[in-house]
Amino acid sequence: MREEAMTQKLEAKSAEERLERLRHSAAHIMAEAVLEMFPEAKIGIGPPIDTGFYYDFSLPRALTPEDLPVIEEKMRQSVKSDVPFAHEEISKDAARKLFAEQPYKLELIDDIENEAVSLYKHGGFVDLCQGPHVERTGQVQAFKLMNIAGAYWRGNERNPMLQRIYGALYETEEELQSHLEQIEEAFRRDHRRLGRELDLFSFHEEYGPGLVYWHPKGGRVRTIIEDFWREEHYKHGYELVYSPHIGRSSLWETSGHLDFYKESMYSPMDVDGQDYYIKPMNCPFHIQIYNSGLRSYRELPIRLAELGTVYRYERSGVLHGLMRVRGFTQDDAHIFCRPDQVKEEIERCVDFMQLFFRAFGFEQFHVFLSTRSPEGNYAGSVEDWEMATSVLREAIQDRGLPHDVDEGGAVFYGPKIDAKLLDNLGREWQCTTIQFDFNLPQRFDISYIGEDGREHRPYMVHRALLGSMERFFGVLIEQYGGAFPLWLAPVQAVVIPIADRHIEYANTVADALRQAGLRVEVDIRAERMQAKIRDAQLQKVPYMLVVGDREAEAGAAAVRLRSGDDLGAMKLPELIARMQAEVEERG
RNA sequence: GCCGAAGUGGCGCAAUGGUAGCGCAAGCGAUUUGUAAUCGCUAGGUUGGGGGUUCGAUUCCCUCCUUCGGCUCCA
Repeated sequence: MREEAMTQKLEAKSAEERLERLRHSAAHIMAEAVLEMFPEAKIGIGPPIDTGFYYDFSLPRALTPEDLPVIEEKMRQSVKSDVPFAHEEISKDAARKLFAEQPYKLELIDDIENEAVSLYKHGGFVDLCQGPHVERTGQVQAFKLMNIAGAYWRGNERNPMLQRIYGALYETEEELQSHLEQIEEAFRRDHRRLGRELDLFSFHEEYGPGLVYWHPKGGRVRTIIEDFWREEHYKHGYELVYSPHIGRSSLWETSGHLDFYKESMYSPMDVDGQDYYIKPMNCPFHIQIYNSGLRSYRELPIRLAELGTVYRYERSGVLHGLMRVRGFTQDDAHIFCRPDQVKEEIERCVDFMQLFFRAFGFEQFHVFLSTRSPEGNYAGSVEDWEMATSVLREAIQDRGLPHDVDEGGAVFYGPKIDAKLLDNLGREWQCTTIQFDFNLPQRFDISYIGEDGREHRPYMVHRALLGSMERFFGVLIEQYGGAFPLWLAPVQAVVIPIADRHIEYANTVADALRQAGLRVEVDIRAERMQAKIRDAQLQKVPYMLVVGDREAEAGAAAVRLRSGDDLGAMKLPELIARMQAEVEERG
């Protein structure tokens, strides 16, 4: 059994590796094709990625979508010629001569530490490349060029921008097709589309891009999420607070935001000749609440939580539906605690995060531990950082959460754990963040009186678990494809009277359900039952309750589920009990 | 912010220099129906904003705004 699992693992690994080779090889074949079209092209890099490959080029003109089929056709010819990939090692000097016309390659050569550099050659194309590749171009079969995009050389915005061509590649044509279908499906499940179709939210770009308008149905879902959130926070020892939306410039000077965060803050407004700023973060306010009285070590930990709405300037090109907006509500909290409490507090945060993810049906999330880099300017002592980093690491390791370490990814004021959720195109969106703050306690000089009667500096942990209501809702919509589970569904049931004479009974059914705390609508339009069912299906309403003569007679409703299942006629008490149980278990 | 593409009734689309159309949705009327679209009629657009070329611009040019796909940056 063990051995079998082992073999399977090895096979899986080698399949993955083979796919990587194929993708990487396709990138070379694409570069060959592009060079054929533009002999003067300067080539960047072309790695495999998790759905295919890309290659970056500097070209004499902008590519258009019409170029892609042409390039793809040239690639197919190269595939057809089925030439071998040959590996070679040459000296750096020889490589510099070989790539004399390729400035980006020269730059890469300069960064290689070895004396010898590795080349891969196929047909007339040679690339500076570690490999590995497949044996022959003919092995590259199931691919498709997808889109053109701009990308800075080496990902640095001070560098020139190159043109990137993305391609999809899979082992087989079937897998490629299923990937393409998946993209289609993702389009159907896009939260921006569903937001409109299900009447959840809107944007009004002419009155401000990146600003969300929550409609009644989106508002319903948000309220349910928030109510659950508040209830759980009280259960978990948090106190809920409310803080102002604006604060005088002196606050942001003390906090350091005007030094370090100004480019994300909106211009100040004048209030009685003083500059006030709209808040990009809640922390300085929570610190004031902490600081409003003398704190004893006995009071700690103090956990202040707030659904705090913040506004941040985001560069115009980065806005994206609900996922990236300019005004959003964080499920923020700041924990002030003693050194001996730090470990437990962090563990509680990680557990709490998992409680929420489970409640909302997220199985998949990607955890990162962000640490300091050896050099760089950081607030707090090295000892504090070491302690904090190991506490964070242990908390996720103890819970068996696989994670990646982002070395140097920490903000200047402390190390952190982040968790990202995936949208349905596999793009990751950071939601949870649990971070130490060694900066603000010092800047605001906060303290508590210890057992020894002296002042001590508390540790401060900043955390948002869902991240922001907007982003979390966006991911949630995609996660469920708009078909929210019963406890979250804005409309849980639609009562469908078959003919007008059934409207009265339909209303009594709806009232009975409403009395039981369920969210119900009655479809009284002069439409046929079939049309009403169809519309309820499209609105992804979990329960459709058809009522006609038979049901009115029996005090029942014919229950159809969103899945298409027909449960037949159910007596109202039975139906209500069923639905309540489903809500209760958050199904 | 950068590279590229796009913007036409609420939504999805058509029209290539010569009178802006279609489907869905909406409103009205008829129909009263048993598990995914009943029929008919009506209304709705200074074609994202501004400027230019032209006798004439949805169409060509410039500019700004916004969106989309990336890059960079972030909850």
